[in-house]
Amino acid sequence: MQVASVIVDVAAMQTDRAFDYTIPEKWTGMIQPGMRVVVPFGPRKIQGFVTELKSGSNVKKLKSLVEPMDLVPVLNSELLELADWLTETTLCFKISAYQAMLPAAMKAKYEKIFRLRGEEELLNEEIAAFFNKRAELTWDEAAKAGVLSSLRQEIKADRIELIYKVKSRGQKKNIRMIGLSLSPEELSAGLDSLPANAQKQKDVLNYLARSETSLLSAKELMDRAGAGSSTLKSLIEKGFLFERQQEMYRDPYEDREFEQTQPLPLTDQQQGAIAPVLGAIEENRHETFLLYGVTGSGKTEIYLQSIQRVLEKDKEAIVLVPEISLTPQMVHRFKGRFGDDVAVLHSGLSIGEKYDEWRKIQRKEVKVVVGARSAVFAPFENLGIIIIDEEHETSYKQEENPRYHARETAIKRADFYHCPVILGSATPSLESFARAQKGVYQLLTLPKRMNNQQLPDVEIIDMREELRSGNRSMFSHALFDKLTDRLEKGEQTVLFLNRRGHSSFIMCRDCGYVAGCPHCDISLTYHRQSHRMKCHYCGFEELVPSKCPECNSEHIRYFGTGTQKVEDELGKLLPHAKVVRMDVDTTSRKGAHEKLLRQFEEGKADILLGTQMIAKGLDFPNITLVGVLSADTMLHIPDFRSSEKTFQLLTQVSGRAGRHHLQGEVVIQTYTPEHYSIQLAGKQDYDQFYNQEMMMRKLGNYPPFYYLALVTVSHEDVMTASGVTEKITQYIQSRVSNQAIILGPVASPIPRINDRYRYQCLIKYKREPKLHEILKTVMEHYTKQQKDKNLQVAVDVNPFIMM
DNA sequence: AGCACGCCGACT
DNA sequence: GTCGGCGTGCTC
Repeated sequence: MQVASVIVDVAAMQTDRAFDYTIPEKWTGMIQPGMRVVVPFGPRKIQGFVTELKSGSNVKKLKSLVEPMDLVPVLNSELLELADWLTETTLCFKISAYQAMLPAAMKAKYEKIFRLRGEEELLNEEIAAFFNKRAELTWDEAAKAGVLSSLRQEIKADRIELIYKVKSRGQKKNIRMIGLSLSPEELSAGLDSLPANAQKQKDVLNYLARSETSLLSAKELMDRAGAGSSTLKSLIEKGFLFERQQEMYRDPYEDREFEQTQPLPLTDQQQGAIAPVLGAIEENRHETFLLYGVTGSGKTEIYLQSIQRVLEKDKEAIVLVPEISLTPQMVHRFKGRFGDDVAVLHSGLSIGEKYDEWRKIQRKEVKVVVGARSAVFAPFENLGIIIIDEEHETSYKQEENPRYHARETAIKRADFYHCPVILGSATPSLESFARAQKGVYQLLTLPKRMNNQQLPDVEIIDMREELRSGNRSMFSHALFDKLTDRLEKGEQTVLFLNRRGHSSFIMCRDCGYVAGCPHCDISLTYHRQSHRMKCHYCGFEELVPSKCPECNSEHIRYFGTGTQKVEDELGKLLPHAKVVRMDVDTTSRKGAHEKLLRQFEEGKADILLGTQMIAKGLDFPNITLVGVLSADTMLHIPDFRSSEKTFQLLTQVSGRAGRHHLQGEVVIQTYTPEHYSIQLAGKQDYDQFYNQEMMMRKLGNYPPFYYLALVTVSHEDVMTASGVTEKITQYIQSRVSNQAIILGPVASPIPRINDRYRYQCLIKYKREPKLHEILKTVMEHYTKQQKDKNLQVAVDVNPFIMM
């Protein structure tokens, strides 16, 4: 008797283990590890993943699995193993790991249906009327009508049964194909048999007779032969044509042409950098390279040519980019070089589109994947290289379970396939650079820009001085002068501001009252479109008060500046300048991002104003000025990485200027010009910044000198939250070595979200082999004896967001 | 997680 | 006496 071990689709501590099922005879040999199956679980039916086949089980009474959901495994043995590793390192449930590795379309949907068993005359009248001659009724319908309890009785009396259905979320898309079912000889007879007035039908037959393809889509046929669907229908009824459903891919780049590009000759410095990578590819050797190249130094060409070599060896490549919809230029470069061999996976695609791209990978119809974080799980089986562009980006860390980091995951996979990883950045994360210094990664450097173009001149403006000299606007004199100068010359400017919306918060000028969220300890954000105050954490919103709720004063002031406000201001100051604004609000619609960029590229705008998303990948020759309106916004968030983030962002943004023939200039406005991350970003001196920041990290016992683990406890009651955190802290304290540093219990940086109080405990450690086990025990303890359902305990190993 | 089972208070 | 509230414990 064959038995399948199954991980069921229930994300809970108690069900986070394999359950055994017998395999019905008709499925033996067909069911394999890595397949999704439908299994009975308690009274219901749910989805599960087969992890192992066995010849028996320790469990006495086994149920048998219902049916497979796949013809071939969706997870191969490597990915199953990777899931084990993810589970261990991030302390997540196995099912969460599996789900993270697959497109959302494969997540199960459940449906409950009441079905009549026999004759409905036996039912009570109310129910009979409700079924109204139908044999089935959904649970939701019944719940809405409030007949659940009567239905329960009918179930007890065996007159109705409750059926649990498991469905996949995404569907394959089918297309209707039409073909000619007549041979050439039969055709003329067929044409003659048609009535004289059936001209359209004749047109269709004639078109198909002349056409070279024997099968084409109904839509295309109708277009080309100028016929309607009724024409086709009658021809099919007459047996002249046949129709067939054919599976098709939704192609998000369908109507886009990609110009074929050829490898560019490499400069000496590129040559030097790529050689070790090619060596590793040649020798099938796993090695991690940190490609540290200043902005505009030609990293992408190195990626492209490394991939080229990998493809020549008939292997596959994964390219991770921070968020691809944000860099359409990147997609262009890969599709341009590798054409149809490229699949693209990013958050802008629909569930169905992602599913289709995933299937192309699984069926080996593509060899290169370009995508955001989750593309690291692309189901290739012969990987030749993994490339992570902008490796310092924090979006590579997933902030929900499984809390994995794409960089570590990539290295793990590459190790399995004995292939290299390239981490590319102009401003490497301290962790990576430190590893390169230690020789864990091999450092490759591109210190010069292509064509030896100078890095832009950077001017740092002290906005306190501006204020003192009476300039209360958001533009310093220097920036404004340069801006008008570029407008006159017809050159383009990029203005960067790290905050969307209008103003960040409102304050009463008389009493200092700041509008805060009643459910969270955070100030509300003003949104001009709706003229409302919104909480970005719990969704609370209210109208902007006209009077101060505390002191009744009418002197309400809007503080902070968002992109919207800057746009308004530009309209007033430079009414002739054409401005393109790019932030989450203007790019949420599909394709909007590309459209705005194209406008700017084609010179239809003078100024590109935007948030973070314009910091990366923009490469337009006519940009000669970059203005950073407020460099400090990131600096003051309570996070040990705030200096690093500030430095990286400023350097990236500055890199947008003067990438081609025109020399670029950068103006950075700040209230803290003396801060080293701003000073050194101004000088574009990464090495100096690295040294300085490493010193700070060493002093603060932060990464890369220490690893971190963060335990966050939340509860409606402050005392419970702090009390539990206290206990957890003590427990951990007593079990780790005295090398570990434990901070806590303390209130989280945001002490309350959604009426729940939040406390945390931060563990800094160098080597604690038992720590994962300890943390697991903590989680188990507080989820099992869940007397208090409201208590939440979350663990983040290597946290990036400390809130 | 969901669902059943089981034990207590408020109704036809 | 029954309906339904939610505390408890299990799911191969």
